[in-house]
Amino acid sequence: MTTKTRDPRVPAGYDPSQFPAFAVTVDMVILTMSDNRLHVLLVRRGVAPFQGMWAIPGGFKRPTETLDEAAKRELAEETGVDSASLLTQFGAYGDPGRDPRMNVVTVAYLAVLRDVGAVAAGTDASEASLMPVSEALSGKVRLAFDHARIVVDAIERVRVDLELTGIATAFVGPTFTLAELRAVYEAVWGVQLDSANFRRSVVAEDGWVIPTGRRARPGEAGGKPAELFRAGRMWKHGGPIRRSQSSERRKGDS
Amino acid sequence: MTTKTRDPRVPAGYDPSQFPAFAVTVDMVILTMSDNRLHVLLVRRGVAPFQGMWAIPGGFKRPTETLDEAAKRELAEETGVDSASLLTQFGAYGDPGRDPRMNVVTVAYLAVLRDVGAVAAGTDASEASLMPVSEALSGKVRLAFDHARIVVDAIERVRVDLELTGIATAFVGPTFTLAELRAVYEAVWGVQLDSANFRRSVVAEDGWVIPTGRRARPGEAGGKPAELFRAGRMWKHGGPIRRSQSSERRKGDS
DNA sequence: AAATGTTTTAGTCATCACGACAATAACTTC
DNA sequence: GAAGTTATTGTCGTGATGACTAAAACATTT
Repeated sequence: MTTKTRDPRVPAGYDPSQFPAFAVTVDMVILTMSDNRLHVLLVRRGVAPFQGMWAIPGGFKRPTETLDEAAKRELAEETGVDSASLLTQFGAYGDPGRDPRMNVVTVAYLAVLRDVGAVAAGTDASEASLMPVSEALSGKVRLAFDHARIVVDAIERVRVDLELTGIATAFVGPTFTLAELRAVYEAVWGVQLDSANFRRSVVAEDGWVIPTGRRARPGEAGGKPAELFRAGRMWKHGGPIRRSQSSERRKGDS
Repeated sequence: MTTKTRDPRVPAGYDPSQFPAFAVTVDMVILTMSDNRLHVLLVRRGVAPFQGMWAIPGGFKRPTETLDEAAKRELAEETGVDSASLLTQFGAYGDPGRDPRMNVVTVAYLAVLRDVGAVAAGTDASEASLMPVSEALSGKVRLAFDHARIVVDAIERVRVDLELTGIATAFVGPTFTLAELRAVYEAVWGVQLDSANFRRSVVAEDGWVIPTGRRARPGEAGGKPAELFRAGRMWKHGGPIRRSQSSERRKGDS
């Protein structure tokens, strides 16, 4: 912070109107896995500006709460989710024209969810929907405000966090197979990983995943039933899976 | 952003006074290497609150500029440095009590400098000084506002960026020896790296450092004159040096 | 000039992480 | 029971990396 050290204005009681006033909001990029693809939660705006366009959920920060608390409160209000730890602040946006009505600075948060069902019905939003990020960013739909840029930054952030933290297990349920966990990496990074090597790396890291005795039901096409794991205590520094730019062919190559 | 979709208030022209007003500032954590140790630039506050305490430089955002522009402007005003690319936003802070006068949300930036001389004299600050981060954070000095927390977060950020980006060369001059570059890693990570292995890794990565033909003068204690390099085009994804938590003994061990 | 010390630079070696791939196990459906 | 599909185990070769040794190129001292 904050006030320039030179400025010998009113020493004790400032007049806040002397400084440019901003509205401060928190916006959340809520990511989840659905149909083995990365989805983002969007709401349709019911009022001007950008009426009828898709936007990411958010709301105003209150003076009595911290930014993290505001994000947590808004997340609970709009999606009914009460998860504390998976909220990550990743950027602030304050371009002059980003809100045509007034000066607004928004602080953007990234949330990773697993339960898709609980998301659909928000308390406010006139319409809420999960949209694949590839579709949300491919120019076909235009997001309100600068939300397209915010979503892009969130994707980049989750890509890095996937390598550095234990955020991967937040995408899947409390119990999961390694194929489900691998699908998270593949979808977020857009690569294809060898299932055998993936298992080796994940299991080798001590305390990452803990095997429960049970096995999952095979999928549509049959196959050997997969072992069920639950998330262990998270990482120390760097998760078990590293992004490799050279080999390990890109998803889509044949 | 931003306004809740439910709220059918004034559709076209809002009344900004309906929403809590905040002051928005940008604060900069300016890091540099001096005497082979990581230093942070601090200014002494001349006015209340926290009068006489050390703080990181910063200032108010103007409604007509972006956050990045505000940071760049403040950096130029307070230090005379006009470097564009090395400014990284790393966090926003808006705890209710962080400024006793009013509601202030600050956006924190990280700047890495090499030229120590140009920093010392700011245009405003009554007193500016470089302080080792170990000293600034070890409880001996108390920083104003929540600046201690901000500096801690900045250090953590630069630790990660050192592994993921080409920020290392920003600490050293336009031409440098590998020992100087290695000192950056050692100071920021608090480790000790083998000079031979360091050279091998850095040189192996193509385009990272470019050898100029010249050699540096040996230091105080003599020794073989080191080769002078200049920074190449930066990374693709991930720099040449990786942080290892296990081996490669910690600095200070013997 | 020779000896000693210091730092840089080159080279060797062993270990380990990891990608590629083969083979087996355990289910499904037909 | 046969065929298909997925999970899981195992092997192999390569490349990255830490530890270490040695030579090269300077300064200072004797």
